Amino acid sequence: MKRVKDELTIDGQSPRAGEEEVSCPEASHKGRRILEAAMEIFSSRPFHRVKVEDIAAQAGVGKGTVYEYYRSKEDLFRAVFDEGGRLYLREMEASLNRGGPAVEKFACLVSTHMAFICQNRQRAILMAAEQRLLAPRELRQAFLERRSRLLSLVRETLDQGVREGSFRPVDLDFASLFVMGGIISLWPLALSGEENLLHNREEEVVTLILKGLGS
Amino acid sequence: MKRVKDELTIDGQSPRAGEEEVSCPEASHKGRRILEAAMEIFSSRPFHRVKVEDIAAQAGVGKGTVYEYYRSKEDLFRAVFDEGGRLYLREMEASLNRGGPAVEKFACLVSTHMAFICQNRQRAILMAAEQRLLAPRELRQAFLERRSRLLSLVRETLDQGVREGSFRPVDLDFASLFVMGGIISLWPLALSGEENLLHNREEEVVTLILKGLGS
Amino acid sequence: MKRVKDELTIDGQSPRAGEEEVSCPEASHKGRRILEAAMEIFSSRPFHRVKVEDIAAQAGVGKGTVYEYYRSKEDLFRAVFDEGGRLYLREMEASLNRGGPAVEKFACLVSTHMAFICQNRQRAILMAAEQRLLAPRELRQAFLERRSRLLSLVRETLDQGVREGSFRPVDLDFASLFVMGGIISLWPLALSGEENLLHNREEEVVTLILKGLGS
Amino acid sequence: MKRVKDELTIDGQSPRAGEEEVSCPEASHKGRRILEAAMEIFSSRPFHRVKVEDIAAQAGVGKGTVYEYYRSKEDLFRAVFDEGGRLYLREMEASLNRGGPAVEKFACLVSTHMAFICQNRQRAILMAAEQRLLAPRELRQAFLERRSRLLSLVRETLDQGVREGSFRPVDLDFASLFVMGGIISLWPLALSGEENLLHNREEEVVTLILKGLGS
DNA sequence: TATGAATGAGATTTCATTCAT
DNA sequence: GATGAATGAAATCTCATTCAT
Repeated sequence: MKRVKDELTIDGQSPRAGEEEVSCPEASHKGRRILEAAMEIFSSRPFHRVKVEDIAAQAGVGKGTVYEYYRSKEDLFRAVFDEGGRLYLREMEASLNRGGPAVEKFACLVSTHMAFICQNRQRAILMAAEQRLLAPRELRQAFLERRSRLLSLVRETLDQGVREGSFRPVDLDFASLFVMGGIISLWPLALSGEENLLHNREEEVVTLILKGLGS
Repeated sequence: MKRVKDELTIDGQSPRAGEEEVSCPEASHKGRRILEAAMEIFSSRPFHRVKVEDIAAQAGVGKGTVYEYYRSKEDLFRAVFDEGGRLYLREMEASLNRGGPAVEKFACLVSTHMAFICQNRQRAILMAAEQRLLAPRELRQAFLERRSRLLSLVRETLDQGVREGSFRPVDLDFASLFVMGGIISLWPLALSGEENLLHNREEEVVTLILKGLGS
Repeated sequence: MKRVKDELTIDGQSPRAGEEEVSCPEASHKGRRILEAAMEIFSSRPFHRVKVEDIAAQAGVGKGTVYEYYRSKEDLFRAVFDEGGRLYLREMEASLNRGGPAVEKFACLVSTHMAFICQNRQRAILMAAEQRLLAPRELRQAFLERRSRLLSLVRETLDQGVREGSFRPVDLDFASLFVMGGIISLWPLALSGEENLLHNREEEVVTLILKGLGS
Repeated sequence: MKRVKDELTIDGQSPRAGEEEVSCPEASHKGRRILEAAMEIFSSRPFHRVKVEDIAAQAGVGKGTVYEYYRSKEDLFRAVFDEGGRLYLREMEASLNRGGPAVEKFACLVSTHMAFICQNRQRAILMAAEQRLLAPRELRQAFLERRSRLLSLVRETLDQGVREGSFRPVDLDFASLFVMGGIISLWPLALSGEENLLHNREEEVVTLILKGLGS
């Protein structure tokens, strides 16, 4: 059995780090190649039109090899989704954990979000469109946990902004939800081919968030 | 057989009688029952885990009957999706087409959106999660057309607001996109079980949209 | 769903008896046809060399149809095996349940056994060779129950014979086991192509059982 | 790796040292270990549920190693079966080839048979249940040859007994078949968990064979 | 028109076998 | 020789769709 551990090693930060990365850049690991192929294929058409065979072909491996690394087609899908979630959360957390005033943090958050969408277009499409498959308990769980971690970071930053006097004293729970939603809402733009509208618009987004539409 | 399931009213949605009967002459007939059953089933699990048989059973008809009304499973799915889109657009348009100042229109838009999400929870879940299946040309087309119709309504209202002096002079293309995105962003809340947060919060949303977070 | 009830109706004695048998001799029922095809195919080669497709072809139905009637390939196998067991037990019980002295009963038992083997050659081959597949609880259970029912019938008959004075006072438990074993031992003859040796030898078998080899 | 499993002695069978080493020079080597592992695994579940990997694991060798010693899975199965047959025949022949009166020989034959069943329980189960796989020409041939060698030994002993006046003048062909069958019939007892009934019952079996049931 | 038994293409998955190391 | 990752042919099984009733 060479199936990867059930909780996919937090990509890149492998246990005995370095070692493997050195001699084999991640692309040469079969499991990695399969994961990447899966991301491409799954983002190109809906789940039920994807054949495991397609993924295997894209990864340049045999059909059976996919099953050496992932228990099932759904399993593989979840691994792709899950990795995307982890990547996204990692970057978003980093942009809020830096010091500085809340306003700057938010600007950074928006930039990070937009950069992620633009640089991981396929992943973004995939994640937006197929959340449904996550039903099975643990992974759905992982998804919700990530979501709530992000949410509380936003909440804390809002709180900080209020204390700093740069934000109005709003209902923290609701506003953090709304802001996060507002930011995430840019996500579907990536789907509809209008992502070019996002380039260099971070400032405008921040302004809209801070000042609103009103004159 | 033909055991007519009378208690089929869907997702708590109060009948708001009349209205629907107009656009759907076959209401309470087989085709309608199938459509409604499809909506329930499709919103309960991902496309590939739904069997046509399940929908037929839920509708209380034979499997073959489904094919009397819809060419294929995907066809049926698109019909559900499409109907949702039409309903949504109709209500959103109505809320903007009423006269009055832009600010009021927006407040109304937000209310309408929230009401739709709350009253058509299953439909909302479905529409948010499974846009991918719309690929086939004409219906994807219909979807994009509806989207762009809505977008230009928002744009016009923004323009009106700027002319009325109640909105800052923003980039209309971008701001309309952002506002629509912001509103639509409340959609996923319905998915994650936090829709209770939406009740009676329209005003807050409008304030956030108009004034932003800044103090 | 048209899958036959889990506990196969004790073949022939169907609930609303007669009715179906009249208009459709059992061979015209799909489920029946599949069962018979399965018997032929399973008796021709070992389980793992049988394709469900072969059985479907032999039955003149589509591959999917087999699965309409039987949950799996193993399930189908068990149904065949089980039916054989029931048929065999029914005939053996009948031959012992008739009245008369024990000696005659035994003669009849041997005849019945031999006739069954000769007339159900394929079934006999099948049942002798593939008992292993019965592992799953309930059916293994059914098998053991049938076996023990037969065993106690034999035991009773032995007891009767001892009481009638025609048998030596033997250890009933052991002797019944041995006699049943001795009779069943003729079974493998059907496998090795020597079943012709069985014709018209009932008397000799009975003599050997009663008198043994000794002079 | 190559973790040598020392406690591999099979099914309670006391080593009876030396003897086996003679005919199996590779004893305690890879080939031998694989053969023994195969016997254990094959006797635990039907052929089609056994994976070559399972056998390799049980033998403590790699999957590929199995193919260094045996051409295929079926080949390995046949080797197990064949070895069982050879062992059995060797012991049965030995018990008849000793001198002495026919009656004694028979007593010995029964004892030997019972001992074999009890001491090689797994092998016995295997051999009884899976004869079907022997189809391929040569080994089926080997099986039939062994069977017929045993049969003629029995036949000769019967003949001897008749000549010595201790047996009735029976049809030698049929009676030898029946007796051999009778003896072999005790085999299935090992399968059904009633093998404890066999302990110390050789004499009773011989009596039943010689005197029959009759008073 | 309505049905659901029947179908078989095609999906997922398994596993005997190979072969580079 | 020994290994086990990789393979893909072939198996089981599913289910959208058809069509005779």
